[in-house]
Amino acid sequence: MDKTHGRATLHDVARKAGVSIASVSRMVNGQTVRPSLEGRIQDAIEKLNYQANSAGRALRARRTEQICLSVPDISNPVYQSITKGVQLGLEGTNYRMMLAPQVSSAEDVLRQINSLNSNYADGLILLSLVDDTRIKKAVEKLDIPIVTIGNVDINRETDSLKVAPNALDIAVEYLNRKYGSRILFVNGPKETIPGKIRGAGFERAIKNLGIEKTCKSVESKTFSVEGAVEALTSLANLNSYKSVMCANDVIAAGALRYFSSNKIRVPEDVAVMGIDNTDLATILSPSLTTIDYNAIERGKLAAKFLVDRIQNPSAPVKRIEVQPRLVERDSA
Amino acid sequence: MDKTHGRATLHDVARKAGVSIASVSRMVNGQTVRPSLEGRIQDAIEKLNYQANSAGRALRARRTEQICLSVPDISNPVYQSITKGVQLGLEGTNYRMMLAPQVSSAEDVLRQINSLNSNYADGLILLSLVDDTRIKKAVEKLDIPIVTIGNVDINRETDSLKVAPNALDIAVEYLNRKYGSRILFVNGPKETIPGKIRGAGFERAIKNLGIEKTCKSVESKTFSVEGAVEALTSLANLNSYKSVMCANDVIAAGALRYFSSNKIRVPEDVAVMGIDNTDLATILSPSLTTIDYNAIERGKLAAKFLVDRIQNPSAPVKRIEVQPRLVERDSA
DNA sequence: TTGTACGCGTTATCAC
DNA sequence: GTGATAACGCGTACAA
Repeated sequence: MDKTHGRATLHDVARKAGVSIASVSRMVNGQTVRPSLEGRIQDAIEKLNYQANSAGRALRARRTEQICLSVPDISNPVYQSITKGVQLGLEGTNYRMMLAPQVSSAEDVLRQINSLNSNYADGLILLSLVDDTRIKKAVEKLDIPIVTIGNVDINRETDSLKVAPNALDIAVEYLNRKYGSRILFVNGPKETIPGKIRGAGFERAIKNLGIEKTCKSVESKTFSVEGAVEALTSLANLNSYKSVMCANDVIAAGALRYFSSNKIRVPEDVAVMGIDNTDLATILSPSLTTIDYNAIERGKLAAKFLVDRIQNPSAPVKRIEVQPRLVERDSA
Repeated sequence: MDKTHGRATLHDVARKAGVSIASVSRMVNGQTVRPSLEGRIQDAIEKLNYQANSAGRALRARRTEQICLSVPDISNPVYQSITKGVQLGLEGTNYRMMLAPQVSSAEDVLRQINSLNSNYADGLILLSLVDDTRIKKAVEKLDIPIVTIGNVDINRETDSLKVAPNALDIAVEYLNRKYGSRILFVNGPKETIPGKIRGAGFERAIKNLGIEKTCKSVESKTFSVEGAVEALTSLANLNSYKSVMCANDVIAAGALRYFSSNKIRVPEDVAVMGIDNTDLATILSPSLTTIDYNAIERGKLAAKFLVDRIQNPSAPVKRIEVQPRLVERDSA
């Protein structure tokens, strides 16, 4: 390092190599430089251990090479998978990932989105549990590209990865065929987007099969093991159901836990099924029959879509609908 | 917005409020401004929806207000807890969190650390599985503060959160007392730092109790469910052990899965114990007896230490040793 | 207390 | 193809 204060800059490299900063910059950014200079510059860069300062670059180029990922709750394995997918999708690009703080209330999400107006990220991958007009408005005003995952509807031409709505048709058809028409659905909170969508999916599925009368929905207060246990505990005639369909794998884990501690055998006495096919599915005993939405792949795609969009803002909007896939294991 | 291109700047606000940019800047940064100006500036800020551009601020102030968290594998629930803890620790500060890409090889970690030389983060929270001199060298040369979590030893005065080495003493003493001296230890890969430490901890613990002859260690190739299952499968006289001590909860989950699919009852036939007290511990059936190292709290503390260090580089170095705590549940 | 002016490190334009 | 130079948006030293 040349200077006493901090790291080497373009100027330091240029001075050492005896060229102008413009040439060094070009070299660093992969433009053509006369071969005779190339070696000297390369030398200087290595000697000084030069690395472009990201603030300087971001200020000038209006590009931070960062994207922001906002997930509701990193405790839920499906969001871990998506996070991992995003990381994988960013591999080979020079984009870094900011993980937005976990927030629950609409106000927090709002503040988070608005903070992006300070331009610390070039794009946003948004998964929101809450459905709030203020959030939609804020998102629409954001002047960076957005990719939404899940059924987040905003009035803006946005690349999106939705999940096809027929997961519960597949699941209910399977359970009905294998265990009969007494199916209990344990939903998550109905005020969340997945709660709404999956709740409606279940109602539609049992109506299509004409088995509304023998089925029932209960609601877990949260998408958590404890919530599910509580919901099942407070249920009167639980033992009359032959199968329990859960709104996600975490709730299914709660169901398994409840049945295990009440000496009820799965799937002999009651079958249990989840949604998401998270890591939990193979960790639990019995292993979980579930519906796969390929979370890692969705994360990967979201990252790729976002980077593409940043680099080519006028490309046609991509809307992918991910197809659900039944994964049969031991619990149902 | 005043300008056609992008967002409002200090200049726009200053012009609208009829003051100098210096006054606006001071106002934004919480310095005193004449009350008569205050209102006008505040007005202009709101009207233009001004938010300081982070690149400009970072370049000038030599401070990005970002920290970087490097964890080996977000699939492991203990790292999720730490991640969550870091997020919580950052609450109320204005620091954002970068989540470094998941890397396994020493080369990847090295590149990751070196990339911090481009100054996109003000500090680093480092958890590394691998123990490599090049990594240590790179970390030591880094000119931003570092907080290490776990037994990462670097030759640099660094705030650190280690875990006290007596977890395995507690665990082995407990298992020996409750289930006798036939204890099997399922370690993770010995070339990892936790593998080394926990392996040595087990050896020391059984030696202290004088039960080396009746105990045994096996190694899982990875810290994963599958690795543990494989390690147990290839073991000859597994049924002669009365308890299985696992190097972490994920390996314990693998043990439970192995025993469950082989109709071996836990804890009646064999007791199983983990380390970390992750979310898994209460999700699994039977619920997992384990050693708690308070991962969330460690994450929180690491974040706080790092922010403190950034703001006060010359403060005395903090080295915390977290005490293990036995959490008794159903598996042992 | 306020305003002017400089420079943080980079990219990009423009003459050469 | 190269080099001088002008921004990018901000914080702050300095002068008023």
